[in-house]
Amino acid sequence: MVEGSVSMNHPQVKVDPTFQEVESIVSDACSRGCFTVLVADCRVDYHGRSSSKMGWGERVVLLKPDGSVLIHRRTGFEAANWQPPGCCITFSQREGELVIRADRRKPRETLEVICREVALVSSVLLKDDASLDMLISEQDLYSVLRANPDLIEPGFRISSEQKGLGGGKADLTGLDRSGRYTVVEVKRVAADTDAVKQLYRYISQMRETSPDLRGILLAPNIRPAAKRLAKSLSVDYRTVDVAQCAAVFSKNSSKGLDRLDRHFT
Amino acid sequence: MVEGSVSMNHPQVKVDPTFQEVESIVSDACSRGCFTVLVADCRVDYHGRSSSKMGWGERVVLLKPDGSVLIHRRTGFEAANWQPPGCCITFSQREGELVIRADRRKPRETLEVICREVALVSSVLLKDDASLDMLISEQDLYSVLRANPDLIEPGFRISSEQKGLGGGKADLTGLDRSGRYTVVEVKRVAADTDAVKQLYRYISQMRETSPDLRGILLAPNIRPAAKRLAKSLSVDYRTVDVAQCAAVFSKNSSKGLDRLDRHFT
DNA sequence: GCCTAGGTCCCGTAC
DNA sequence: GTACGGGGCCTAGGC
Repeated sequence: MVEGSVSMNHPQVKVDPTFQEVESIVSDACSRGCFTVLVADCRVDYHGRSSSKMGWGERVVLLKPDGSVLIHRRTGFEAANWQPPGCCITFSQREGELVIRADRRKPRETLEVICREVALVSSVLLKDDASLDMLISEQDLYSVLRANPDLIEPGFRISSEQKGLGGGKADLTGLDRSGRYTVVEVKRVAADTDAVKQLYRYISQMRETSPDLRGILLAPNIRPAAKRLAKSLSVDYRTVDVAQCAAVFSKNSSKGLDRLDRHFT
Repeated sequence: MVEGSVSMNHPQVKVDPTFQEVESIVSDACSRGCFTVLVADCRVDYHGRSSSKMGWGERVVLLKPDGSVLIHRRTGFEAANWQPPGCCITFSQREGELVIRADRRKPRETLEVICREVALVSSVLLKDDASLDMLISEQDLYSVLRANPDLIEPGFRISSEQKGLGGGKADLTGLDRSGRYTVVEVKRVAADTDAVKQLYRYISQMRETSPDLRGILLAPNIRPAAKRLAKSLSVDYRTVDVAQCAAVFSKNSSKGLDRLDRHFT
C-alpha cells in the first residue's frame, strides 16, 4: 500500500460544529457502528458506585459503537471519567448546552457530559479484524514448563497441572529428582508475598495427606519481602527466564510444543 | 457562553495527511503541549513486562503532551496498547511506513505503532484547570465514621486513623463498648479475601504487644469466600451503608463534619 | 528506590 | 447470573 492512496474509510470531520451538526453526525455514526471523537469544552457528572464532578474544561471524548465512553484530559494515562461497553448513549440540548448521557444498567450508573462548545467532531468506521497476540502468558509459561520440566529443576517430573485445591489451584505439582512430592507456583512477573502465601496455603492443605512436601516458587525474580517470607516458611525459590521461554514458545507455537532440549543444551 | 462563539483553541486538523504533514503537525503539537488524535491504519508491537503483536487494522491513537500513548480499537473500554506518562515519543519513516515509537525507561518498555496510512490527524491545546472531585472515597468514609463511631458498633471509640505498621497501615483502631482494643478495616466495596488477609496481618502484628485484640471488617457486603475466611480467623464482619454515609457526607461537607445522631435517631 | 493499598478498576472464566 | 483471580493493570502515598 502506498502513501496517499485512500483505502481507509474516509472520516467525517467537522470543525466548530453546531450542536445540531454534532447530534446528526454522532447519531448517524452510532447507527453505522462508527467510532466518534469529540473535542469539547465540557463538564462531567458521574453517579454510580461512586460519584464525581468535574468542572468546565476542554477534553477529548471517545464514543465507541459498543457503547463505551471515555473522557480523556490533557494528561494522564487513565480516562478522567468513563462508561464501560454496553451502556446506552443519548443526546439532548438544554439551555444552550449539549448533553451526552451514557447510562449503564448493572450496576446502575449514569454519566453526563455537558458541553458548552464543541471544537471538533469526527466519526469514522474502523476496519480492524486483527487479533492482539499477547506473547507468553502464564498459561504459555506452563506449556513451556510442561514440555521442559528441567527448566523447573533438573530431573523434575510434572504429575499435574492446575490441580484443583480448596480455594484456588496449584500451578504445577510433581516429583523432584529425589522423588519428593513438590508443589510449584509459577509467576510470570516478580513474585510477591501474596505468591508465597498462596503457595504456602496449598502446601499446608496438602501436608494433611502428604506430610513430606516441597514447595517451589518459580518466577523471573522475587521481591525482598517475599524472599524473606519464603525463607521463613521453607519455600524454595527458583528463577525462570521468561524471555527465553517466550522465545521458545513463539518458536514452537506454530508447530506445537514438544521437548525443547535442543534449544538449550 | 453561546453556541457558535469561538472561545476554545482552534484544533489543527488534516484529513488524509502525508507522513510529512503528520510528523510536522505532531512534533509541533508536542512542543506546544498539545493533545494529538490520529486515525490510522497501523500495526502495533509492544515489548516490555510482556510482549504483544497486533496486526494491521484501523485504530485511534491518542498522544498526550505528558508522553502517554493510547491505542484504541473500535470496541472495548481498555486501550489495546499503551504507554503510561513519561515516555519518549519519536517518529521515523521506513519503507513507506510511518513509525511512532514510545519508549519507557523504568521498566524498560517499547511501543511501536507502524502506520501505513493516516486518515486524520488533529492536535489541539486543551485548556483544563478543573479538579475532578470524587465523592465518597474511602477517606470520606473514614470522616463519616470518625464523626459517628456508632456506625462501626454502638459504643465504639476511635483512637487512631491510618495507624502505620511495619508495611501497611490499619484503617482505624479504637476501643469497643467493653473497652477491648480493636482494629477496623474499612472497605467501600464488597470485602474480598484480600481484605480479610490484610486485616488479619495487622492483627497478628499488633497482637505481639496487645494480645487481646479484636478485628472488625467493615464493608457494604462481603464475598462468601471472604466470609468463610473471616470466620475461620475469628475476624468480625459488620455492614456499613455506604449510600447513607455518602448522603450524610455530602450534607455535612459544606459545613464541616460533626455528630450525625440527629440525622438518624 | 521499593512496597502497600485502592480503584467507578476492567476482564475473563468457572460455577 | 455471581464469584474469583489476573493485569504490561495504573496511581497515590510511605518509608
